[in-house]
Amino acid sequence: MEPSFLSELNQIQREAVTYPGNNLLVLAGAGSGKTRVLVYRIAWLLSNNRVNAENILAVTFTNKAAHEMRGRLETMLRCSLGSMWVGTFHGLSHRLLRRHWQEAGLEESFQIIDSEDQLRILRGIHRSLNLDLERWSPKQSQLYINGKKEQGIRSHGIGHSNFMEETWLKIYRAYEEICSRGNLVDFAELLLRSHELLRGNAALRDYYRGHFRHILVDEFQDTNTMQYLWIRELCDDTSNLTAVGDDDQSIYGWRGADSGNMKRLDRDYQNLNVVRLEQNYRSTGNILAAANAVIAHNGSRFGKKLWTERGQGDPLVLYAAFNEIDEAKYLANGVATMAEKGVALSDMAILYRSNAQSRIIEEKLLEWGLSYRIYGGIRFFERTEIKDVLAYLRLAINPHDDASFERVVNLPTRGIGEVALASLRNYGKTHDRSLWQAAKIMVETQQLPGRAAGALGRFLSLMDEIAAQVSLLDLATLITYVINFVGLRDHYAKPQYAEYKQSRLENLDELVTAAKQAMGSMVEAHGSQGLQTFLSQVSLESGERLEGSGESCVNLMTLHAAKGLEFRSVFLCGMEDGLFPHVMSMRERDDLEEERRLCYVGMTRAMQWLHLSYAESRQIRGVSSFCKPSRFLREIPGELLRSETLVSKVQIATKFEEDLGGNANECNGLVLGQRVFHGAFGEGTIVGFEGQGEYLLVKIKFRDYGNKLLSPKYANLKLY
DNA sequence: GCTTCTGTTCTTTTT
DNA sequence: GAACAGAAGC
Repeated sequence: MEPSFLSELNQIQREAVTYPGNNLLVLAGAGSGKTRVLVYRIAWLLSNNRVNAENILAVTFTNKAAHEMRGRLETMLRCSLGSMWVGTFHGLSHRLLRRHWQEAGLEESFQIIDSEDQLRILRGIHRSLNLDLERWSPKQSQLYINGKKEQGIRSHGIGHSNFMEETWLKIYRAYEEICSRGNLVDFAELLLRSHELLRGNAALRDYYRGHFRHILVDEFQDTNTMQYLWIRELCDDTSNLTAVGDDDQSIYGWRGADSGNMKRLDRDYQNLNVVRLEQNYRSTGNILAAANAVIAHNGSRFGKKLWTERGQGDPLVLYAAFNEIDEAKYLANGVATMAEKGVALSDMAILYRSNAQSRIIEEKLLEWGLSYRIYGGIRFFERTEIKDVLAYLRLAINPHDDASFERVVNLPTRGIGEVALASLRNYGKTHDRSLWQAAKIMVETQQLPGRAAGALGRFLSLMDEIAAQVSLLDLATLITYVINFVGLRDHYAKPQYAEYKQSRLENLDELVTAAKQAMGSMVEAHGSQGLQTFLSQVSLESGERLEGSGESCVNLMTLHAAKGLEFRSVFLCGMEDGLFPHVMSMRERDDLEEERRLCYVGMTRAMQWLHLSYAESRQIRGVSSFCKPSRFLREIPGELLRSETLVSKVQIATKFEEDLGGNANECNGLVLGQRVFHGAFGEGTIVGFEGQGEYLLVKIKFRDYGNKLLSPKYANLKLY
């Protein structure tokens, strides 16, 4: 008997969901029900006992996607799927390594470090190798090391090639050493190490291959080389692989993702069946036609054309703003107009290429009294004060963690300065010891000046005391204890941190709350086991990006952050060559194509209305410059676009001035809407003002020369 | 050890 | 324009 939920799918979706063969690639266009197919396929596999939940492995890229998938399945099937492996590549790798730490050559208490910790370690290495900061940046080394790891290459696997590489290799080796001594595992290492574990251990590999009968991967176009190999290790020709992805939405090439992995599947897996989902359920015909037209300019695509049964809908709206301020006003006006039409704020999104664009938009939304929320920014567990506490905890269960040692040894200040630290580092380096060991030895053998030795000694016994408490207290109590015992609360309450005091102290309390919550799902909340679990969880999921405000808000985010989301109304702004496509990506064809895919992603977020805008001049990094409309705009067929006209610009300007109290549409005797004559540009109309006082600029729409921003001091305008 | 000055850089970001 | 890092100054 067929499960009833199959009737909710279209013919092709159903074909993908019930495909009986063993290797399947679903090429799913934007809005074609990609996640739905994945979830339904798992549900189908589980129904009629085709497969047991524990024999399924489902891989996603973000924790959010993993949670959503599990949640949707549990709702659909009305049962708990605790035994099913659903998670991110990193989360699943971590699970494997915790289970098989010994075989993987790790210690049981290994810790996960995030990119910031990694960078700190690298900064230390650069310092100790006396590298010229101008030439060698720790950031670069980080890219190098992670790049190598993502290709599965260890330092000993690299032959000496050139001078540059020679130095990087030295850094890579030093880094590996610090990580292995400190028992630290970075994000790339999680994947690499678990891959090596499986590859080097046939018994283990065969066990997992036999265990995971079905492997399903979401967003396959975002996999990098290591992730591909990781899957390949778990999934040979006798397993069943389902990969879902869209090569047109591959926008993470710059961090190693290779949509070529989709083509590689075709070579590596026999009888790969390719199913294309092209019916779009999200957008109107006009929006799809425009998006299709843009993406058609890319070469080397799998090829896919979205269609819809929905009507054409409204045309796309294009607004040529005078500058970024005018654009922001247009956006605020557009949002307000939509809201008057009855569209909820939360159904609208303003998308931009880079975060720097958001500031001016926020400003105008604020002026117009429109509430908004921004996706992105620092997450809870990435905050300084939180990471400080976590470093104490990490050091308590893993004293050889040099990164954490350096972070907290003098925080709050306890008289352990740069000089004392340098001798510790030096001792550690020459005797191959961790900073903790170096400190112990140097204090005992009195190799340090008295004051420093005393301070260090006190720090060491402080840490010993914390370590002793770990087994006595439960997680939340332990954290409270640490915060107070080491003096972090007093530290952040100091007058020099007055600016952050409130939020920092609140965050410390919030950390305790988070610990209490985590304890709810723990078998044992006391001791190092519970702490271990908490620390790993925190590194792998660094917490919510935004507060769940109950109020309806406009969504502001970068194009990258918008992937996977949809909104009734989308404003895609900053459509200028140099900004989007970004200058950095305009040279290479591959980079430009990725930008175009980003444009495609942005456009296909819109369900009903899509507004595009660009500014004729824009301040970037403090300097104003003229801009050309984005080449992507030219790739949209003209008949799909409607240009917003000057009339509305005046209205916008007027509305804005009215909001300020009505007196701002007159400046220095110049009035909004007034006709003027300029010696060079001829006749024009005043459409707005920027700045004030001696910096006042008048925005004039000239009959023959378009928009100009002029200073009335120098422009010598004649009124008439 | 802490504050202030100066110079430098500047897409996109998850784990 | 602003955020951050390192150097200089107190």
